[in-house]
Amino acid sequence: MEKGYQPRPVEARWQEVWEKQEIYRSEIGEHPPYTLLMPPPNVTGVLHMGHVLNNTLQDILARYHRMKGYNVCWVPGTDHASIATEAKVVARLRQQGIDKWSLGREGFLEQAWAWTHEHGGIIVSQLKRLGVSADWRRYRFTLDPPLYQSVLAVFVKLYQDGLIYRGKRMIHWDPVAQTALSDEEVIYREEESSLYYVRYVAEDGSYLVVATVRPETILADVAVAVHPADERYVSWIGRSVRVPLTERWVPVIADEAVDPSFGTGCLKITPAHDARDYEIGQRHGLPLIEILSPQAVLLPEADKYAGLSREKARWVIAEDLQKAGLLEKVEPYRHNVGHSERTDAVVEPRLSEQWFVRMKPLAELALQAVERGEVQIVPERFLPTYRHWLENVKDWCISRQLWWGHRIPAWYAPDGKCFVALTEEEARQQAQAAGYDPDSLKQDEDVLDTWFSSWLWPLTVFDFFVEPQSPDFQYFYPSAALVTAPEILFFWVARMIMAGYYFAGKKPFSVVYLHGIVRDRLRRKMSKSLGNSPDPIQLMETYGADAVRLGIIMSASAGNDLLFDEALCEQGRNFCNKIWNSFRLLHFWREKAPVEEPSPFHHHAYQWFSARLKRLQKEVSQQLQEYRFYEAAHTLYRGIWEDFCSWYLEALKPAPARSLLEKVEKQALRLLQLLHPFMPHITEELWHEWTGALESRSLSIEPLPEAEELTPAEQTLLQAVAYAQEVVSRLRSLRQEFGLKAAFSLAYSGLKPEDASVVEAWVRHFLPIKSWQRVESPPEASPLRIVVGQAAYYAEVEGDPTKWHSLREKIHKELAHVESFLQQLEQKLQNPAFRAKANPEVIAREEKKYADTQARRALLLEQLQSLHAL
RNA sequence: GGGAACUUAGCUCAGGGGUUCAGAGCGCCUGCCUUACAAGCAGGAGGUCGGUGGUUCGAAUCCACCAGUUCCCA
Repeated sequence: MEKGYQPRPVEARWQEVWEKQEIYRSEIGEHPPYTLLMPPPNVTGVLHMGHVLNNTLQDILARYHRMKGYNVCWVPGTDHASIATEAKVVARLRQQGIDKWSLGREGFLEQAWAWTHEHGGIIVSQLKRLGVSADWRRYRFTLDPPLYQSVLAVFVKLYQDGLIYRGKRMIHWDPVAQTALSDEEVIYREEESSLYYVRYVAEDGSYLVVATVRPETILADVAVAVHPADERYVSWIGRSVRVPLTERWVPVIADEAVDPSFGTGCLKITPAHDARDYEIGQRHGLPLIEILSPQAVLLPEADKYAGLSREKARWVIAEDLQKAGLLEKVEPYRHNVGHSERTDAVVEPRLSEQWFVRMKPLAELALQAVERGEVQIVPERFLPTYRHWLENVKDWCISRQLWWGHRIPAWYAPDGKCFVALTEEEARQQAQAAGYDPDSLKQDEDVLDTWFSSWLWPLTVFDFFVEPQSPDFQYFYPSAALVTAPEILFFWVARMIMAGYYFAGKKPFSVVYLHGIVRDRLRRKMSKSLGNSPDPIQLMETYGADAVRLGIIMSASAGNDLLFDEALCEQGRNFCNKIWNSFRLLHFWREKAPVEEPSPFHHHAYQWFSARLKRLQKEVSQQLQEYRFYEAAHTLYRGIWEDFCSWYLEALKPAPARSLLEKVEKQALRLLQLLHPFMPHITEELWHEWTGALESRSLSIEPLPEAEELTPAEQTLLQAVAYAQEVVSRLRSLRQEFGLKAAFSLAYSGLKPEDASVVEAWVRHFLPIKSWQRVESPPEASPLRIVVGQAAYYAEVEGDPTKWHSLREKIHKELAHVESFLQQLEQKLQNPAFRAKANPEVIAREEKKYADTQARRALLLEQLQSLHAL
């Protein structure tokens, strides 16, 4: 074996073997299924740290359950990311001087597919590099024909069920991508802006002052509104004012929606360019004046400002208002501005004809599922947010003015009559039946929101809509857990739950595990522009995939954002090396282990570690069951490093007898197995190295038996050894502090005989001890002693007197602690109320503590006295 | 503006009515190239558990308020 662990060749080899042998293929079988659905990354994307975290967590679940005997099916896939991909393709075409529109829909889609094929394999191969145990034969892409057809079928069904409708509504418009967005795709950010105080003058020269952040929309004003109860303006209601910079006169109206405390309490009403104004306009029967184009450029209706961008128009109009003496003042103003999630463009409220999903009835299903506990959200603290969103849900705008995606299966007659059907043929039949000329039909130009396909993912990966009774669906659905980030709780998770119940009548998954967002050390989100996002592939090349996996898990405590630091990968690499070297030691022993009977101490150590291993396994499985990945990794990390390497292997030095070694190796292999879900490559390598198993076998499908219960004797043993180890540590500390190189004699008092033999064994093994004996009272000769628990240990050596002072200090400190503890206990025990009200068990426990602590204090005092006597 | 979460060692976090629970990892300090590992070994220092008040026999732990941080939604 190499002196240091070399991850790269090992990882490459096993990844190839796993794939070639199809170790992770999943087929219907007798074992209970355990299904996971990979949240599909963007097909043309590349791996980032968020993917690493997300997929490592799923891989841990997959591998753990596979070993526990479940029939694990982890379905991988990618999604078409409509708006993001289209934006990229448009940008690439633009570089070549080609305009999307001149290419036409067909030509553009060809380009988009070319781009997809060019980049589509990258993220898949990167995920494989991470060592994920997905069943790649089940790989799905949201635009593959069966999935495409399913999305259309769902659209038609929901339309027929009255849950999809088309209507002219205020929507969020992305002027860069030139498409509508759903509410969820708008990101609000606080920005510095200005509040303009503008005069709206009446015929008699008196005027109202309106405060607005958008003077560029003044030309679309159709009214000024005040609150009906606002005494300042009651007399104005019903009068007319002139829209600044125009000759138009508009009414002053009263509406409850006006906030009298904002600005001057007067609100200008532009129903075509503001959602709230639109509602007010509807209520008062006001006209609509549209002055912004889809590109957010002012239209001819804006008169001399036509052709200006909305940003430019703001400045120009403000200036003109100033010149006209209509601008009273400008105040700095911070407010939230909506941006497009994908293009970051400032979102424009816009009135347009779009398709919507009626959410209320669906939201009810998703809410009930979680309230009833059928679907469990982990960690629970996300539940209030989930509930709040569903209780206040708005209809979902699903049409996008894009080409890359599922084209809406709706056809229009020349008069606008709409026919929704799965195929054009059906639409033509419908048209004909309704008395229309089938040849006059035109299909809707728009595609559906990407999430409108993603929300069906749990169903479409098993072809539910193609074959609702398919055996795969019956067997593998619902999946066990969905692992994702809280960012897409509404976008995706809630809607999948709706779809599962609505279409299949069953939940899509039992548990939603939400992990944090990967941030950098300074808590900043990872981003390309900041350059603070490490390339996971580079990290894996440097440290190894197992190291990166461990690194990211070790920084991810449940549900919290995680602060990623490359040092964590280094820690992972060091851990790999530690494990590797522990097996090197076993290897070394295998070659030279003596054939004799195991020594009593080795035998005792073996029994101790057997118990320790049982407990370790219990803890890890418990933690995984509760989705406490970080804790599980930590438990293993410490169990292997401290207990196995630092105590156990050291205890077995110089070498265990051959017969014992075989048993020790079995324990080591069990450790590998427990660690395998976290670090699959190194564990697979070492397992094969040790068992000599054929390549076609894999540690990942070795059954992991249930953790055995600890016997009372084992529990006692664990306690006794933990105590002995504490004594060893304390004696080591004493030795180091006083520079004791030579062996010394050790006496002790206050130990029960059965504990004494354990302590003696460990102390003798780990420290150079000349003799070990029990004494009734402290030996006069030596002031060097330690108190551990209720026992004292006396080292018979000549200590350096100059150091005694520090020892004294330490004891004082400890004594102070003990004293205050005692005082509290005393208070408690003397309190009649405590005696009357507290649990008898608690009282007994407190009394035992009191007695123990008193014994301890006596020993410390004694030690102090002997020090002072010197 | 509405909702939620968080605040425990220098950093990141566990713990969640009774001190053998004030803990872990990393970082830091000290001593070691001890025959698996310097990607290592051994040891050590560091916190009155955000503040105030309350409930209780008993509060880091429950409640209220305050302060700070963060996220989600409009």
